[in-house]
Amino acid sequence: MGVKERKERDRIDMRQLILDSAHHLFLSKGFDEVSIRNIAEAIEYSPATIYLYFKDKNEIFHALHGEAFKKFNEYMTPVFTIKDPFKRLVTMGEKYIEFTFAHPKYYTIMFIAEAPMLCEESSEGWIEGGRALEGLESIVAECIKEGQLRKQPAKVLAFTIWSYMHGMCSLALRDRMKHYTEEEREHMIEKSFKIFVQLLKNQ
Amino acid sequence: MGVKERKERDRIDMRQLILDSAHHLFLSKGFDEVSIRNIAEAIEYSPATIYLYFKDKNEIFHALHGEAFKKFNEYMTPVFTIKDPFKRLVTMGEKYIEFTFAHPKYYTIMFIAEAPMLCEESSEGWIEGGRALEGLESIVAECIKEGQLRKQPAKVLAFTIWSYMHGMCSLALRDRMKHYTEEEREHMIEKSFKIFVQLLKNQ
Amino acid sequence: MGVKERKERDRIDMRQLILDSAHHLFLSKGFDEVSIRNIAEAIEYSPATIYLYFKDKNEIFHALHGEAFKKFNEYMTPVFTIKDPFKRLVTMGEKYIEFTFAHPKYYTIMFIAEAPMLCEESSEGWIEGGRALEGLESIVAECIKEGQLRKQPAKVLAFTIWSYMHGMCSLALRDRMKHYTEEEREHMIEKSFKIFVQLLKNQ
Amino acid sequence: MGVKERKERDRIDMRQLILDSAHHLFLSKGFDEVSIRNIAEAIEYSPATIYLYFKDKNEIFHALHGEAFKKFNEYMTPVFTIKDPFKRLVTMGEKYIEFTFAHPKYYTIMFIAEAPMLCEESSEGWIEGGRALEGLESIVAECIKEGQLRKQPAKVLAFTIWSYMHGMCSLALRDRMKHYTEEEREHMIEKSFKIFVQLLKNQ
DNA sequence: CATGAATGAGAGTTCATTCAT
DNA sequence: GATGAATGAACTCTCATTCAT
Repeated sequence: MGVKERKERDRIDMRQLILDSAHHLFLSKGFDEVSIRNIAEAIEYSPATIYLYFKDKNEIFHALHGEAFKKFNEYMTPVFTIKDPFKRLVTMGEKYIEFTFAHPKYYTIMFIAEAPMLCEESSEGWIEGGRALEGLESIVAECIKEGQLRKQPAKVLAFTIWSYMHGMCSLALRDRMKHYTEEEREHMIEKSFKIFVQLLKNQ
Repeated sequence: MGVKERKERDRIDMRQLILDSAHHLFLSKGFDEVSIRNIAEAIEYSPATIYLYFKDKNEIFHALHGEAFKKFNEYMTPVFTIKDPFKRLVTMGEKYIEFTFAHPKYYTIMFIAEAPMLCEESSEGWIEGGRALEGLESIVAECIKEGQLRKQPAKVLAFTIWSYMHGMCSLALRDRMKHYTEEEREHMIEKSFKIFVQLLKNQ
Repeated sequence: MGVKERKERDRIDMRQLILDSAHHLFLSKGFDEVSIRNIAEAIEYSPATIYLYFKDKNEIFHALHGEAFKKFNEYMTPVFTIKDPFKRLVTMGEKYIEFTFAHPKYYTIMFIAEAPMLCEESSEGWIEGGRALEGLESIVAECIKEGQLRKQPAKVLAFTIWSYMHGMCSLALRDRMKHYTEEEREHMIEKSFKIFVQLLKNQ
Repeated sequence: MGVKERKERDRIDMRQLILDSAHHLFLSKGFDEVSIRNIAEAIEYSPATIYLYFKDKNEIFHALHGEAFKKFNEYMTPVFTIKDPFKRLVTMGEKYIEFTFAHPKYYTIMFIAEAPMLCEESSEGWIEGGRALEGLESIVAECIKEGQLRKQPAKVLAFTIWSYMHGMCSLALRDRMKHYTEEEREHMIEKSFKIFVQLLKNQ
């Protein structure tokens, strides 16, 4: 039985090795530029070996997609212990930004990458993604209930907040902030975030 | 001199022909899926001919990038005749959404596409892009001056607004709204936009 | 000794399992399209296991070749009980056609498949094949002896008959009868067979 | 205009070079064993170059198929000048055998090779093939009309004759005559052919 | 000005086979 | 006896690009 378990562990390790390599390659290369061959070379295995662990290229991306959302949700977990709902909301925003820049390629695959391959709605990634969104919606609902946000449809407001967060983060990741001087850029995001929080609070 | 001018005109026509073809192909195919060969076939010239008008594939994208922003700015021009600055701001937002879904491929190249090729900061696209942003900033500044928006740094607020707009639009374009039912999705964007306008107004 | 025997029996069972799987796969797929992997998957063993029972892919084909001829000979056995030699000959022809379309993949491996692998003349298949041919030759000889066929070298006439039978069957199997309308095709073979029998009889 | 013509000639030459190489490779290798790479190597061009002259692998086979039938029909042309229809028929048979062994790989592609790719019924090959068959049918019909063959459906008899010819030739090509001693094999075909001609004549 | 011809590089994928366990 | 893991070699095909003409 020990043997079976070890083998299973080895298998998981290998899958992880491949995924890590793939993720690592995204950091330096673009998205479609990462090839099975690249991945294989990086881990010093033959291309054929990859296919022992993943059915095809898409499955690797699926796996990364799932992994990314899982990591994201883990990242957010501690936030939910915060009592005050508005504070929870704000902290979640801060964490969101933090995550984006700590794991830019995960973020990319989660929210930016074109998703032809990610069509199966039942995949792990989409489920975890749905969970994340529901988390946000519940916080917003609570804020409204407690009078910390004006009364309005929670779902729509949550989407509005998400849109803002995603817009800001993806503009930065996709290098669309060149119009600002380096100095401006430095603090633009945190300043904007403060303003957005004020927007929510002041109504 | 007449000859020189005609030649120059011909040259520009040909460039435009290529760009139109390239843009047209983006509409049906994805982004990296468009090849020089495709473009050449579509206009019934040889691939080699493309290289007489564009240094390489990147230059085509550069040109498209510039074209997209030009079209975007044209789209926005009428907005600037609106007297009331806040109304101008809101209308600009509506136009932004309109443009996004009228020209998704232009929008993609402007704000979403990975920008390894778009590095030269002096390109037409970036300049036109800068102009668009400055337009927004000036409107925001005017709103603040006229007391229609709370006093706060115009540049940061403009970025905040842009972030929201872009976030919403790009989530839709990149198919990240699957968590909503079709019914919800239908009106989510306009509802959210209304809420966001309220957010700005109510402070 | 009992153990040894059982082991030998097991071994034969396993070989048969593999062969059945391989044959079954031929039915749905083409010839070269059957891979060791396919076979292994079908019987839910690992590819490596196949190599414990067969030296290589060729050996599997050899075995199938033998099996096919064995089946063929079994198919023909009852024919030999027919008293009248000419009637025996005709029935054999009918059975030949029947076998061809009942077991097209067997027929293919017996008479059509390229035979680079089938070079060892001592293989089971060739021996069984030889037996089948001798059977035909003996019938022809008897027909001649009994005056039901004109006097002529039996071996050559047997080959002539086999050639006709094989030509007709293989043209059909290899889809070379497209020039005929579906309606014509339907009955072409039986009509031709009747004519051929008449050819033999009428001399 | 001369340039255009030369270019066109060059193009045809290159296509022919590729086809010759492909055909040549069939002589040594099997059928599916011939790869685009092989062909390219043989003519010392890059694999990509092949694709400038043929859409894909299938198109090469199509072309060979057409070429084979064209050659076949050319081979048969002189036969049709023979006055006596039965003599014409017999000579056609002799020529058929001659062609088979002069161009075994052409024969293979015409009548033996599996034809998944050769499905388009309007291809040059099938048309030329149809012509060949009609030629045979018309000769048979004439023989019947002139009383040199017994009265019977010409189409069916033609198919019967073709079947015999093809069966004999393909058994030889596919190496299924191993049961005969080398000595026997030597003359088997001509002896059989004589017998078959007698069969036809004697009715 | 335009292009036909050519190619090196590389894509994803599959295969028969080996070998340590 | 059985296999999981691994691989080298091969496949078809596409691409951006160059260059002589």
